[in-house]
Amino acid sequence: MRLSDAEWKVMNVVWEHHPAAVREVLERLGSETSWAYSTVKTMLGRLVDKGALAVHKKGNTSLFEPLVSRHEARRSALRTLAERAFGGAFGSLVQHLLADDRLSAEERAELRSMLLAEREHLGTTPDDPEDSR
Amino acid sequence: MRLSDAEWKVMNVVWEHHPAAVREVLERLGSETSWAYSTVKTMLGRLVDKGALAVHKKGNTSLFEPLVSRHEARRSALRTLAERAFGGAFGSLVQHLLADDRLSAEERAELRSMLLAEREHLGTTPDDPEDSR
DNA sequence: CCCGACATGCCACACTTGTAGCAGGAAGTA
DNA sequence: TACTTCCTGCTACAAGTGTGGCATGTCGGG
Repeated sequence: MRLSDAEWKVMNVVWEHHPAAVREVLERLGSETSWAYSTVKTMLGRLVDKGALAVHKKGNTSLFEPLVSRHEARRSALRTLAERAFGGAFGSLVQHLLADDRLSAEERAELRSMLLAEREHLGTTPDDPEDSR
Repeated sequence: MRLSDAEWKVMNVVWEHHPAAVREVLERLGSETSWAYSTVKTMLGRLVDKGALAVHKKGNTSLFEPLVSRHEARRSALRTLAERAFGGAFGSLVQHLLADDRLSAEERAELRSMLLAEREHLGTTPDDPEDSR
C-alpha cells in the first residue's frame, strides 16, 4: 500500500475518527490544508480505489473507513524508505536517527529501555495504542 | 531535496562511485533495473536539474557527481516520513521499528550499545563511513 | 579518410499526484 | 411547493514520474 503525501493526510484523519464523511474529513483536516471540498472528495475516492478505504452509503452520503491499519501503512512506508534510502538496512536507518540528533533525550531514554527490556521478555512488545486500525 | 524512487536508485550508484558517466551508472545499476540507456540519461539529467548532481564534461561525455550528500538526502527522507506517517515523532518511528521485529538481533545489539555509549561521550557520535557525500 | 560505436540533446507519452470545478439529485426549510 | 444546501458523479488539468526513442555529433581504429 503506497500512500502519497496528500493521501497520508486524509488517512491520518480517517484513522483517528471513522467512519467519516467527506465534510467531516475536510473539517478535521482543519488548518493543515486549505483544500476545497472536492479535493478531499477526490482523495477519498482514490483511496477507495486503491483499497485503503471502504465506503458505504448512509442515506445519500458516503461514509469512509480504513481497510488498512495505520500500523500496516507505517510498516510499509518504513520498509520502502529503508529499502531505497538505506539499502534495506533498518539498523542503519535507526543508527542514522540516533547519530543525527533527531531524538530528544527522553526519546533516547525510552528507546534504551525498550531495547533493554527486550532481553528479558521477547515478543512481549506491546502495540502502540495510537496504532489504531 | 525530494528524490523519487527511481532517483534514489541512480543517486545510490553515484554516491558510491563518482564521478560517473551515464554508461557507468547504467552498468553499476546492474540487475537492479533493466533500464534503457536513455532512461538513465533522463534520470541523471533531471537530478542535475533539481540540483542533486553536478555535471561537467570531459571530452564529449558528461560526468556526474553528487551535490547533496547521501547523509543529507537520508536525513530529509527520514524527516518527511516521520512527519507524514508518524506525526513528526521520530521516537514513535523508531519504536515502531523496534516493536515490529524489523531488526535482526545483531542490529538490536548494536543499537543498544550505541545508545549506551551515548551516555558517556555525548556528541562524539561518529559518522557512518557509508554516509559518503 | 571513413565507419561503427558511443555520446548527447530533444522529444514523447502514459500514469500518478495535487487541486478543483460543474451539473444534477436529495433533503431540509420556509 | 419553491428555495437553499449539501451530496454525489464526472471531468479537468498542470506538474511530476517512469520509461524510452530518434537524430545527430564525435572519436578511435582500420
